[in-house]
Amino acid sequence: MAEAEPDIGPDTGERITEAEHAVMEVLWARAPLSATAVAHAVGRERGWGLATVKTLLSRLVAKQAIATEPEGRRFLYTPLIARTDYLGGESKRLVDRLFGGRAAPLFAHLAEAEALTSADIAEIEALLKELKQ
Amino acid sequence: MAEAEPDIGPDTGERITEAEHAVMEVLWARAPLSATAVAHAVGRERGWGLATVKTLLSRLVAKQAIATEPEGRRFLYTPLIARTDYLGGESKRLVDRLFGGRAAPLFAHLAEAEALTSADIAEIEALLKELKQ
DNA sequence: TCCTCTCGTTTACACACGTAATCGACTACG
DNA sequence: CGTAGTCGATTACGTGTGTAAACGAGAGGA
Repeated sequence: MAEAEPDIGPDTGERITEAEHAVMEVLWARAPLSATAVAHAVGRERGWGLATVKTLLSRLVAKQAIATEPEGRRFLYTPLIARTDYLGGESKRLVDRLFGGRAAPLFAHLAEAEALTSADIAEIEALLKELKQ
Repeated sequence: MAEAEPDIGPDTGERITEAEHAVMEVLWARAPLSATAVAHAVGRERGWGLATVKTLLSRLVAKQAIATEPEGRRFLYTPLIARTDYLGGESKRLVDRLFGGRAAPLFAHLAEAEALTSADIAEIEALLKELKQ
């Protein structure tokens, strides 16, 4: 296990699941939204009902991943955690779990799985150049 | 939902969970092993009892991730899926799910999360050079 | 004012997962 | 030959997750 903070941790809350992540993406894309608006957006992609999306929103609120702000009679939902932080965290988790924290093997496996486009390669080259400075 | 192959797929079976992955790692490292042997190895790292490891082995057999071969009175377990395939698949899943299939953003986030050592960078550079040929 | 619609909250439920005890068959020592 | 140990299989159980219905309070039209 080794889940970093076992006790008090007022900051991040718990991990975001895959279904919750779909909701987060909508919120990251179009800032504060009502539950219905989120449901429309996510429901279209994933085929979820309004009730399902509401549940996911509640769970995200409980996990302190999003905040509610009253707007008239209903609430608007806004992300509390940055997309960058989430993506970086998840990426690091994968690298730690599967590759012992080393990014190079990950990269090698992506290459082997043909998950690298030439555009990717060019971009990564550019990033490397920056990192080396 | 959206599990790549909805119909026939005699090959891979279902997804391997995190706990099961720990068992797989032991099997990948030291080819055919008895349940007890696996339990010793994994139990040491994760603090699991013999019963727990046996359950995981059974589930892996059900998922056709490992095969059993009778050795005298007990069974020896051997991986059916290659470590490379698993790692590549999981990596691709993450890239698809979080980065729309593009590896470059993943790389950028790893860099930002300071998950890249200079050794990683050097290795990746070497890989890039190979890929470009 | 009353009914209906709409929100957010509460409760539900099946299945996956982590973790494990129990069971039935078989072996091997005494 | 019986009894204890070992092995794989079966069953168990709490929690997380995906998916959703039911409920209760407030808003707005009739």
